[in-house]
Amino acid sequence: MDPKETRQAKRRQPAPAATLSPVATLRKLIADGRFPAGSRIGEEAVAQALGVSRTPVRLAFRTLEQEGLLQLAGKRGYVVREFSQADVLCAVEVRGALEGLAARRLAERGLDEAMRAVLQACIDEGEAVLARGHLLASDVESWSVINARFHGTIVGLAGSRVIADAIARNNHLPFASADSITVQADALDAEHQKLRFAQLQHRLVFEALVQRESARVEMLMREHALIGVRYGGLFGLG
Amino acid sequence: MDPKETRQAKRRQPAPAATLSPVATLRKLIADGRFPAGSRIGEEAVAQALGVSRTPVRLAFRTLEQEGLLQLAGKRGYVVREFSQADVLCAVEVRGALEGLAARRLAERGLDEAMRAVLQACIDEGEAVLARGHLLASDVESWSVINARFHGTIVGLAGSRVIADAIARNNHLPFASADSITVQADALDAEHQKLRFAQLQHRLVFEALVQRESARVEMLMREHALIGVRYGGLFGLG
DNA sequence: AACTGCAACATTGGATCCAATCATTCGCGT
DNA sequence: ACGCGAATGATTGGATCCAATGTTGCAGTT
Repeated sequence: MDPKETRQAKRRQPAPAATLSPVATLRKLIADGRFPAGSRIGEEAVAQALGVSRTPVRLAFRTLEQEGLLQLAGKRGYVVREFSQADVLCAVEVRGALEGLAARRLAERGLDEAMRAVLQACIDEGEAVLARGHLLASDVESWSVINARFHGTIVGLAGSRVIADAIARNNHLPFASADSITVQADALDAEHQKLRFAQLQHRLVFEALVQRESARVEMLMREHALIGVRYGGLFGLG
Repeated sequence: MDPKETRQAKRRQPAPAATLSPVATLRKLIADGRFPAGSRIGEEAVAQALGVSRTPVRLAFRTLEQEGLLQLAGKRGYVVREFSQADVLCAVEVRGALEGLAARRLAERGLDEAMRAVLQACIDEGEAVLARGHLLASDVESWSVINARFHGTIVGLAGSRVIADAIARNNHLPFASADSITVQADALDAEHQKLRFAQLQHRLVFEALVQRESARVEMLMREHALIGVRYGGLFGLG
């Protein structure tokens, strides 16, 4: 047998759907509990799970270490970082602080007509989703997309890659991003109340931006970040 | 010749002093302008510069990409990120926002005797350095170390790895960390005035922490972050 | 029975090789 | 002469191999 054929034969099979980046795939596997928090995570095990060799896994580990999902344990590889309830709250507060900073900068620079239109569209679409008076599961998804666009637009319009990157890095923590409102599917009524409140906060933020009330919009944004972690009791949630 | 010997012979020479991590070395090379901002940076070139193979360089690129020093250009490798004056200011504002958050949390939790002692030591040592009435170059270095300890202590005592990590990531931008006060060696007198003001701000922060004035300490901390970038004109600097 | 030293093993880090892809350039046709 | 296409070169991404190091298990001794 030719050595080259041997080499070919030893090639790994391509994974069924290898279209996703190893980093994203591994993030998903961790989020799904396939690699539980607090446990060691080995290169070979992940490589087999992803159907690739160790090299891309090591690169992915580097990225995930920087993102904070993995932390290196001595010289003996990585462990999956575990997050307490307090960590979740801190990550949300960090997001509030950074998005507040972005909103303040935007207010100080002022919004032109196009900027106002984009944000107004987010608010109108959000209003439309919530207008029925009750929620469907698909409505929650729709509102989440609109919400993400509202937040992302403000951060983008603030015009600072440094701030945007800092927010993006914080959002890599799965529970920290603005679109993780942790919906409980069995309490759509309470969720509806919460989203109505969020929608109201969006309106206030928008008006403060337009009026260039920079200090106020910063505080509104910081408070708004907390809606997912501190407002539950008001609406009969967890 | 034995194939193994051939392989051995082709081994790269170990770099003169390879004790430093590739990431740190590359960071330093970039900071020194060895790889200028805005230019493409190739794996092979860096590998030769560091005296290692491409594999650790690729790992280092991953880390530096997450840190924001490199950004990938299309699918064709990385370019060294360039930072404008506005970026520097934003990075400092981000640090102020995050350190302010940390200080507020610490104030709300309260300081025990040991915590107060550590911070008091920083202030006393800082006072000692500045007491002479004029600065030596070595004094600037000493004060920088004390300053870093003061800031690091507050962040550490805030007790949140999420916040500490966010600050650490932001500080990876070379000009953003608290100890980059950008001293101009030819204006030691003006620097002395600035450091005296910084020292005063440290005292105010400390007192506010002890008094558990959380909102005040947050604002003091945010303002204090700006001393390196916005206070220059007050003391006849840049 | 507990402790220590050694050996086998497991796992990570680094180097090299191969494949794929993008850019450039050369050649050919109009 | 100019434009388009193919070939070639450069560069990154992935896979495999080798070295180094830490861990674990076993045996022997006190």
